[in-house]
Amino acid sequence: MQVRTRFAPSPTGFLHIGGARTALFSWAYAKRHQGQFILRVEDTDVARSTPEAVQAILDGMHWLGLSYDEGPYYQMQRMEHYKTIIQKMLADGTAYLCYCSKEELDALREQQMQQGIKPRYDGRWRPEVDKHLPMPPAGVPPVVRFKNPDTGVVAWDDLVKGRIEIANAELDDLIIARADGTPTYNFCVVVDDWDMQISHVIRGDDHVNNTPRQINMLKALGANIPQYAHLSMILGDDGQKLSKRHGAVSVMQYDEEGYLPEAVLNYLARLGWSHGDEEVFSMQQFCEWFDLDHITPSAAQFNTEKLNWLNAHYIKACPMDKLMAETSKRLQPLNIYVEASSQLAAAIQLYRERANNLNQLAQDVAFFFAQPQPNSADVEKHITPEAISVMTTFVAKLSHLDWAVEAIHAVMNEVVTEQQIKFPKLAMPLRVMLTGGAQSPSIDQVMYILGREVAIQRINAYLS
RNA sequence: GUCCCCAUCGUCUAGAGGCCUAGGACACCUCCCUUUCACGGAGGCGACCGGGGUUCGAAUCCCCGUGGGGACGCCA
Repeated sequence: MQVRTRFAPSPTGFLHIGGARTALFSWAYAKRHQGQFILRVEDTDVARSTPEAVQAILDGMHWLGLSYDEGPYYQMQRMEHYKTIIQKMLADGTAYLCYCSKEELDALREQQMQQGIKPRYDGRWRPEVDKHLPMPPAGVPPVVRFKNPDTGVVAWDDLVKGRIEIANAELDDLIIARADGTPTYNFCVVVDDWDMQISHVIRGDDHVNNTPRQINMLKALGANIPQYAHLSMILGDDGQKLSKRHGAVSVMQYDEEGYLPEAVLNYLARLGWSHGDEEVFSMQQFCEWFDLDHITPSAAQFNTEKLNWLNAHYIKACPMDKLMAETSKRLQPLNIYVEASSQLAAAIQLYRERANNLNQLAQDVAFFFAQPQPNSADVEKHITPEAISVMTTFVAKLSHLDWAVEAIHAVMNEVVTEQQIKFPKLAMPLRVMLTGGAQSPSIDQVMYILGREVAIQRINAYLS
């Protein structure tokens, strides 16, 4: 059987981390089985869908590298097709017109809630044999409802959660077309999954409750029933549900915040899915391993610390060209404009080991290209009168030095021996003068990359 | 309220009845390395929600609690 999966976001906001994982899993499942991955934009909510959101989703997918084999399809462009099918259902009796007003329905819901029963449409316009229907009120445009079976159960074997059974008595006759004639979500999904021959529906588990209705409609249409896999939700770092108001951010924000897409992808892959003890793996490896059997049915809490760790790993592994481009881009907000160069490469090489974030990496190497703002506490602690004296001796030896790391290191040792001091007594003030702070990689290497002119100049600034 | 789902270290997870004295990873702690900060290396702390069954044997199967979550729209 041909595997065809789809990612079907509604363009009412950016692509967030939960959607990204759903997309990733759907994508990987298709890849794993040499199938097709389809992107479908569910934009039937005209009031809330925006072109900006469509673009944001496309951008997010692109940044993550989740390419699709078909699409993007837009449901709004398929209107006529939906309407045709609704007419057909009206004709064959699997759907009917309902003239209830919103007010009527609200009242019904409220009454049912008070009685402690599940709020649902009571079927007052549902045609039955020997049932006398009220006269359609004049001037009220009807909605179309699906005539859901009222007995028996709907069941499916969820590929993540196992068998789920729902009594049809729990379901009501959902609206498939609004009073203005536009079809609604549950209906469009069914038609599209059918038309697009989706074999596996992988989606968030907030759709579990829609599944029985969709299966019933699929059956009414004589369509094949796809397999379903419902992914549990991702909670925020604080264990709270992610929402627009709380914690949910665009995947693009991870770019802005200095994360490599490889890290985000790898992190997401391990959030709710596992392959034994494997933690770090490429997307190619992921696509070979990915299966639905090893998806956790319970909700997962997002952990930024672990993402940071993965990001550090991918920064270490990142090709220098890309790292230079990323760093130089992230240096610009600091008003530092540098092209790719051997100096930039050397600086990055020194700092990439200790960075877990691209923005941090840029900040770390910034002092190579612009005068650093000295940390006053470090200055006070390390730039002592004794240190000034040591540095005066040291800087004098720099002008004629063969400018190489080994030579610099040798001259440092020389000064340390002559002055009968411990190495840090030289290294620390030097570090502060050169970098502005007390933390850096080996200061001989830093000084080498900084260059003789700049090094001498920065030291002298403290000696005058 | 009704229906549905979920439950292993702080977090992500391994675990398909004996391989479990419950494994790995992040974080945390200690030590080593050391020129400061990191990287790295070696250790350590740390969990099967509770109660009943089933079984020779349960983290694993069943039931009941408890706790969490989701859904109940002319939203998707």
